[in-house]
Amino acid sequence: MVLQKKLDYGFSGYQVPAIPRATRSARKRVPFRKRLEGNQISAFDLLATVAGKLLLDKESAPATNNTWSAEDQYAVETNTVKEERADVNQSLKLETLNQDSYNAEFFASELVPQTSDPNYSSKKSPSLRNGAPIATSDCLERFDAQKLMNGKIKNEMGGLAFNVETGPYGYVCETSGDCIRPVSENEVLLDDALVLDVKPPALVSSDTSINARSYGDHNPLVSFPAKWDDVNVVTRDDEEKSSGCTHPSSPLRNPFRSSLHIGDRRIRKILALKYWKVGPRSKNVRYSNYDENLKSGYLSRRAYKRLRSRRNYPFKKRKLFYCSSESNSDGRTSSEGLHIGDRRIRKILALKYWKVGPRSKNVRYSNYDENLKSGYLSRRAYKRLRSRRNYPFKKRKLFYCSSESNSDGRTSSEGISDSPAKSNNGNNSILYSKMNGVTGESSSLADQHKSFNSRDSHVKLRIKSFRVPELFIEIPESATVGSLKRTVMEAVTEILGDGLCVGVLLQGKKVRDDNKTLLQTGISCDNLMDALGFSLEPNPSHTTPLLCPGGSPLKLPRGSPLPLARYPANPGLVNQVTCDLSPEPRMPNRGNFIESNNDCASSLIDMFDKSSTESKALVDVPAMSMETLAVVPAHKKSKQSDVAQRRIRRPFSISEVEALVQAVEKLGTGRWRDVKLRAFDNAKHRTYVDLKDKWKTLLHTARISPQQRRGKPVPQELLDRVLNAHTYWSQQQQPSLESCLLSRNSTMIASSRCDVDEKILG
DNA sequence: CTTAGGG
DNA sequence: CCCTAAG
Repeated sequence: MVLQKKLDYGFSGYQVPAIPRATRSARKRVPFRKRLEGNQISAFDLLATVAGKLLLDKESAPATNNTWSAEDQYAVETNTVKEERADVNQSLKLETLNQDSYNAEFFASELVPQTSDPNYSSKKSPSLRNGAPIATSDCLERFDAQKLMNGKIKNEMGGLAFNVETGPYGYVCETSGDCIRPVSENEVLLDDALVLDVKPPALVSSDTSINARSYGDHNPLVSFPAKWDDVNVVTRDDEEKSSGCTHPSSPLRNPFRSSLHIGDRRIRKILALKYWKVGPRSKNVRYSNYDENLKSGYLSRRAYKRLRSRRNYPFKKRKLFYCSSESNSDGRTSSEGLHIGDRRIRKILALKYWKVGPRSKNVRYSNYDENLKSGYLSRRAYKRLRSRRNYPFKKRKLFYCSSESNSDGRTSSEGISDSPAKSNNGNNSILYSKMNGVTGESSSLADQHKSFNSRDSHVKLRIKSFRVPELFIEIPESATVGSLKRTVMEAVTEILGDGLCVGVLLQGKKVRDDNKTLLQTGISCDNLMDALGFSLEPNPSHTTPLLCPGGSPLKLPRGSPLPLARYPANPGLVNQVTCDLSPEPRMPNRGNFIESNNDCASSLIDMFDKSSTESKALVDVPAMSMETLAVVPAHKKSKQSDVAQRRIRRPFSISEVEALVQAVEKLGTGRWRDVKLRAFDNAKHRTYVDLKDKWKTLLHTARISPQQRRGKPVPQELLDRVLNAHTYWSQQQQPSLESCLLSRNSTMIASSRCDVDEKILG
């Protein structure tokens, strides 16, 4: 209840890799839906608005009890945990499809694909009746539970994976086949691209009271007039054809319902049509991805190899950050009165921005290690698998990397939904007002471009899902799966709340002037080749300090946004996404991808350097540091051309340099793995290749004149040591080999090395 | 996987 | 920092 009242968000799912479910990365793309109470809208809603996605929660407002019963416990212990027990989901309510008329109605309405025939779903989808899909979901869930139990819930993100269940999205109507089938969230998410049609400002100016100022101020409590028309969710032609779907916006003008039933057939139909469009290929996408990617040119073999070669980059390993030591283990046993707000206090949560590349490098990286960690794949097994060309694991990896390629126009699952059970508080009229976020912003621009022909100058944006910054969660091992889910839910909810605002980037440059028109900014139909980017940034106006253990519980006014941003709001650090700027979504778009903002990077670096204390060079990831998130290119057909995103540049700090120098002095050049292990074992973002490269640059720096040096000056003393060590080891190596060969006396070398060590270390 | 080296 | 050849 509390969750529902206070948070009131719905998430359709995380994007997660398809391999071992329980190892899915916590980094995810979240096509999110959200509904609000009251006539309040957060900056995040603007985000959603910009995305053009009216993300209405169509869930049936599950009774989210925050208590943990013995029954729950038993369910978990026996691995029979059911989704309906958790707060986070309603997906397995399908289980009651046959018995529970409400749910049956609900889901049936979602699933009716192209006909209003009430029996349609049962006719077309006997599986829904016989419970086969249910079993599927259930099995999956059990699998998760099993893994969680087996994995013993370590304090390592890598060993755990979270997923927000897809809820009613668990089924998909294939527009082509007219059949209903269960679908994994992967499929759904792969296909969640949005196609937006943003009308020019002039058209909407008269109808909105929102202006860019509100938006620019990141005011989370902006009220928007509801005007659905301003932003239309559009479908592509092919989809429209296949589905026979008319413009979806009109039937949805009044989605609020006080009844638990979604009675309106039109709405049902639309929901079904809009939600469950899945391309013909998505059914098999899991298995055929590699081949298809190759075939379709999304991923060349070379690119694939390149991806593979990155496994060794360790920055995927994330250090858990504990911002509180208080356990919430008691949360599961406490009885009814436990509020989310209370748990939030106890919740240990750090939010950290994750660098997410266009090809989801992190996911790519993490598969291997996470599999290892969680015991799904031994190193040896992995090697064995890798050696096989056709092993699906590779495909899967590819699959993740190129997930966008699968959304090349076949599907578009908009999150339009009803929120029947929530309408009792009567504030749901806000739902549509989200749409005005965009129009509101544009409205202020309208004055400047009244001459716009609204019809023809629409800019159609297609935004793949936004990525959600990485979350860090600490939870005691004794916590239950259910509480874990809730914790994750809260974390996600937090970060998706008004702790974020939206930034717009064009060709890599932040568009700061909110008053410019799209045309002035360069976002126009004539400028289709340019990549437009959206970014999620911490909302500066919502910088709330970290909750400390023992801190006073937060009391939230009912209906008000949650206090968010448990992370330091660093305006420069953004979570970026790009979207197509193209009237034809299929149009190849090789626009420039937005590099990570330099200012963002530098601020991160500053933070980083400050936090790396001492000369130990064991630079842990700063607890609260955030990383720039990468741009997600939405250019569907240029996948093969754009490579994985570059890692963020992280200049070596002096202490790191010193540690490096010291280690090289000790170990010599050419033993970078040892150097890494010795001095940078805890610096996950420093690979031995990085160290080698740094040594290279250090050497170069030492050789050039101080005037030519750039960047943060390295102490001359260190540079001297670099030179000395280098000259020594370069002399040492060849003569050593020679002497080895000549004298056949390896002990001599060893002793000489010892001498060297002593000499160098002084 | 590591190392070395070019980019 | 990326990429790749080579071992």
